[in-house]
Amino acid sequence: MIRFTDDYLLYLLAQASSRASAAFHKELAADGIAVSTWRILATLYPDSPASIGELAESCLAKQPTMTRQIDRLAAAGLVTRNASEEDRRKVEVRLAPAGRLLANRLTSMASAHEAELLRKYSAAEIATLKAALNGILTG
Amino acid sequence: MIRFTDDYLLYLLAQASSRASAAFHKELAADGIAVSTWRILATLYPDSPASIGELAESCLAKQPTMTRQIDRLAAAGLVTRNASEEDRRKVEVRLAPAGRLLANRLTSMASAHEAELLRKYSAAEIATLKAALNGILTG
DNA sequence: AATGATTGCATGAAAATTCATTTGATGCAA
DNA sequence: TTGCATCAAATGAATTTTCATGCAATCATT
Repeated sequence: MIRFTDDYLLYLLAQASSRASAAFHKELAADGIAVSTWRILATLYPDSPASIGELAESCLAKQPTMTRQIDRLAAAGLVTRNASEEDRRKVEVRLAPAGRLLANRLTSMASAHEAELLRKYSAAEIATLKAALNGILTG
Repeated sequence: MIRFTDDYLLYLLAQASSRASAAFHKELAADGIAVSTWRILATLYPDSPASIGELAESCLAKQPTMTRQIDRLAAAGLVTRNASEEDRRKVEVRLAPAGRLLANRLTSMASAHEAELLRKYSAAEIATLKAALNGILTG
């Protein structure tokens, strides 16, 4: 049966992204960690502060969603939130020690999972894929 | 500033997927069409019935979410929902005439958007990208 | 065919996300 | 400076999604 989506690149991209992440997301769930939490920690790790807006874009969420997620992570002691020096409209979010510790563990797991996923491909294939994806991002 | 995500393939994939779709999703929003609605119609178009579970997987949603989305689309007259002949646990969802008409228009828009997006790439590059993504899906 | 396990979908309650709007800080032009 | 537009984040209300669970149909084993 012919489906429109069979040959639609954006569908392919979304499916590939979802399925490639599925196994790791399951590991996170087993650890009681939400995907949104993982994305925030990964964005800030190892020591890159970011504003609410930057985090929202990096984590594929809307700004009000991110405000509330940071509420939760700050309450849990995983991140700190301070007014930016240069522009006091902005909030500077950073990893707190507990957050950095957790992020360190999760990024190790993520790297292991990524290595496993990529084992089937040659370095050249991976480079080609990354270049193409980067082209989409910058193009 | 070094970020973990800078060299993490799954992050790259998720970002590429999101950004590549952003422009088209904006067109949908201007038309008052939810992305979830679009995904369902695209999956069923032109004439491929699917079960609730199949739709959930195809549209990257959980099963209870899909049940409720189909509730809405059926109420809006865009799809029909009937018990499957072969297995009466399953629900067979099909495009209703109004849904097929809408899907026809939206898939045209999607194809135009895709063509625009791919104009910068050679056929060989596109083939390589699709092959890599398909490799992720099947591998 | 009867029993027990599994599968597919529906649903109530809870949680997360988003929209629309507000508040406060900056930048800019007159 | 004053006034006005813009920008970043917060927030109330509404929507959407999800979890946990229930129910009915099917399958597998005997």
